[in-house]
This record gives sequence, structure tokens and C-alpha cells, in this order.
Amino acid sequence: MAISFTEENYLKVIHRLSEATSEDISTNAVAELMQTKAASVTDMLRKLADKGWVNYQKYQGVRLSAEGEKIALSIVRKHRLWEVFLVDKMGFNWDEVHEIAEQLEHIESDQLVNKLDEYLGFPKTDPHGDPIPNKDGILPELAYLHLSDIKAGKNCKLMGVAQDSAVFLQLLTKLNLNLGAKLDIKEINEFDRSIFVSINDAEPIFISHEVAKNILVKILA
Amino acid sequence: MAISFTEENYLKVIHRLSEATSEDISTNAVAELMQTKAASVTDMLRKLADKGWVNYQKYQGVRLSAEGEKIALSIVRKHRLWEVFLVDKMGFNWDEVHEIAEQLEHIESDQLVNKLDEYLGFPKTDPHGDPIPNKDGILPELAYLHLSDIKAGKNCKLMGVAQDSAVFLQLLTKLNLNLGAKLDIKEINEFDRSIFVSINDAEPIFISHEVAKNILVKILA
DNA sequence: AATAATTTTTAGATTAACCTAAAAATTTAA
DNA sequence: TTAAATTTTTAGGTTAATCTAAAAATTATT
Repeated sequence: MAISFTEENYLKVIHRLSEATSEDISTNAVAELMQTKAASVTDMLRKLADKGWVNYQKYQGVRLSAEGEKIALSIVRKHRLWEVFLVDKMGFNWDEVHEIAEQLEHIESDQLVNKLDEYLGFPKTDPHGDPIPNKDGILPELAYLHLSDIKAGKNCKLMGVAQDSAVFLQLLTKLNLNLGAKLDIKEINEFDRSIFVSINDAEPIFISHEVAKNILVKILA
Repeated sequence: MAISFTEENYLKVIHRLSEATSEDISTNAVAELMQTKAASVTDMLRKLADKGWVNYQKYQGVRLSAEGEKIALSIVRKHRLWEVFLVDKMGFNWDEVHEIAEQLEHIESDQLVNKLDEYLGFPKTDPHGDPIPNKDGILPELAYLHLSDIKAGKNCKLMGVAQDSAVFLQLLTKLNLNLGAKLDIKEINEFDRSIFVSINDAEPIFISHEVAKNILVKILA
């Protein structure tokens, strides 16, 4: 089924918003990222739902279907591969490539994308460190970051631990710091480098720098 | 002034048709190449004329303005550079690249085009042997053709001679065959391969095959 | 030169993507 | 748990690019 430029951009935006939350995406959130009006978004969501690329119930928000997810990931893949091309081969700086990649991501040719991937040496991330989905739409496992290295204001997800001593793991359990937990870093105290963080949107608590050093996270897009 | 995808394609098609003739381009000719209907072409020609990219009088056909020519050449440049990229760097065959280049030619970034040009080593022709305009829209000088090898019906321009014997050059002067002369080949006689040709739009005269062999020309765009 | 054939243009619709303004549903707050 | 605020949808239009059918202009033919 044919897809337009605009439809691709909507799917991409819904995908981006979905990475930051597991909730349904609101019409207004899409409108803001698409730089358009809510009424236009409503029209488009109905159309995307008709085509089977999103699940949408009016007033209830939207999320990508499996098919829509696949399309969105292929656009992300193209965008990020072209960014690598622009920086590594064309000599652009990392901060100059976004707008050009926004255009290139719509070029239609699986053959080209796969040849480009090979030409670039199958890069795992784009110049901004964002992971590049492979040709099957799988995002590569990235090296995780230590929670202690994340800046205030970032959202991240708990992906692992750096030590598995019983006392440490028991402490994590007590604090509700389980695998997959969403961490919203509110503030980092200069004094003792302790972190004021909201876990799964609960009331923020303090975590010591020592604990944070041993928590592995990934930043949510 | 902003230009759409479709407008770019119209300019490109008008440019292509103009290369084959010095006459105004008909609505139907454009419609055929654009794979659209004459009525749609009429609408678009009016719009392109409003924007100053073509000279158009109804029922009289169309030709590119200087501004339109510049735009068309920049699209041709991008198309042909991307074709070189696809063949030389991506490993496509020369017969696989046209459709992809049709998409890539619309990517907007002078910086990218010029970096690509440099990356490819400033190629003079695309994989099909078509010349690539430089960044100023100038087509590189290609190896000239012998007038004796041009088909009837073609227009060309006298660019040089293949011998500089005095008697030959004197003959040319007598026939008004000077550098830069426009040659309109009306007919080629099968019997002695002599050519019936109009020089600078004057009444056609006969030129022997022997003379034609020593005249270098380029086909007019 | 008059008529026939062809080409081109006009007139009036259609589709995709957008808009504004008003109505309806949902969420928040009193 | 109503009322107020906010979000979302509907209704009705706009613009770019297209279409078909009919009218007008041009070109070709007798």
C-alpha cells in the first residue's frame, strides 16, 4: 500500500513520542511535533488507522500497529544511516545533518539503504549516538550508561546493574528499582552527587552517588 | 521563491525537450513526458510563467526563462551526480540508477551537492555519458563530433576544425562557416553523403562529405 | 479559402493535506 | 458531583495538482 511523505512523517513522530512513554499518544502531542493543528492530526489519524498503521479510537489517543512500527523503524534506519553518510563521507559536522537527513529518509529503495549500510560499515549508531535499526528493524543493543553519568532532566530506563552483590540488589528492590523501571532525574546535588529521581512517575526520592554508579540505564528518546 | 517537487519536474522536462530542438515546446509534448493530461500542463505552465521560470503565451508553446534554465540545470546536475554516486560508490549497474536518482535530484542542499561533487572527484559525465553541469550551471566541454556524423534534422554549432590547411579554412570563410555558426542539417544525400545545411538560419546550401568530415560541432541543447 | 482534424485551453470536479471556528468529549477543580 | 478548563473532533473551507468534457484556437487538407 502506497505511503505519502506526510504519512511517513506522522508515523515517525508517533514513533518518537512512543519511545518516551508507554501510554497512548495524544493528538496535541503529535500536532506539536508535526507543527500543525490538532484538527489536521485528527484527520490524519483516522486515515492512518484506515490503512492499518496505527490503532486509534477517538479521544483515546493513538499508538503504532506492528505494521506502523515497522514502517517507522525503516524511516529511522534511513535517517540515521544517511546521517552517518553525511558526517563520515561528506564531511559535515554532526550538528549540520538533521535537516538534510529529514529529506533523505524518504528516499525509497531498500536496495540503496542496504548498500549504504554496507558502504558505511554497518554502523551501530548515528553521529548523535542514537542506535540504527538493522534491516529487520531490530535496534542493536547499545552499551548502557551509568545512572551517575546522566544529566538532570533526562528520562531513562533501568537496563541492568554493575554489581550483583545481595545487599545491593536487596536495596534496589526496597527502593522499587527493578529492571525496566523508568527513571526521571529531577536534580543532582552538587554537594554529595546524590540524585533526586522519580521512579515510574512516583514521588521523587534520593539515590546516593554510590548506588547510581552501579545502575545501568539507557536514555529514553 | 519556493519551488515544489512537481514544479521541478516540469522544469526538468521542458529543459529536456528544449535540448532536442530550438523551437518552443508544445503542451502535448510536456504532457507526454510528465505522464499527465494536456489540461494539467496548461494550468502548470501558467503557474510557472507567473513565477518567472518560463516564457509562455497560450497556444504558442513554452520555453525556459534564464531563471528556469538555471533551476533545470541544477536539477540535472544533482540527478547526474547522484547517478555517479550510485554506480561508483554504491555498486549499482548503470541501468538501475535512474529511478533512484529521480528521487535524489530533489534533495535540497547546495552544500551537499558540492561536497558530493568533490567526493566523486568532479566527474564530467554521468554513467550514461551525459555531461554534468558544474556548480555555475555550465556544461563541461565534451569531445566534439564530426559534422559528417550528425543525423539530418539536428541543430548544431561549429566549434572547431579538424585540419587547418589554408585552402580548407578559406573555403569555410567563403561559405560563411565561422566558429560559432549555427548549423541546421536539413538533409543528407545518400548518393554522395553531401549535406544540405542551413548556416545561421540562411538559405540551406550543400556541403561535401569531405568538408563535413573536418568540421567539429556540438549538438545544440 | 473553407472545412476538417488536431491541439490547447477553459470550466467544473476531485483528492490530499491543511486551516478556522464551533461543538462535543474528557479531564480538572471547586 | 457539578462547573470550568482543556482537549479533541466535526463541519465547512482553502490550495496544489490532478482529472474529464466541452469550447476555442491553430494547423492541415481539400
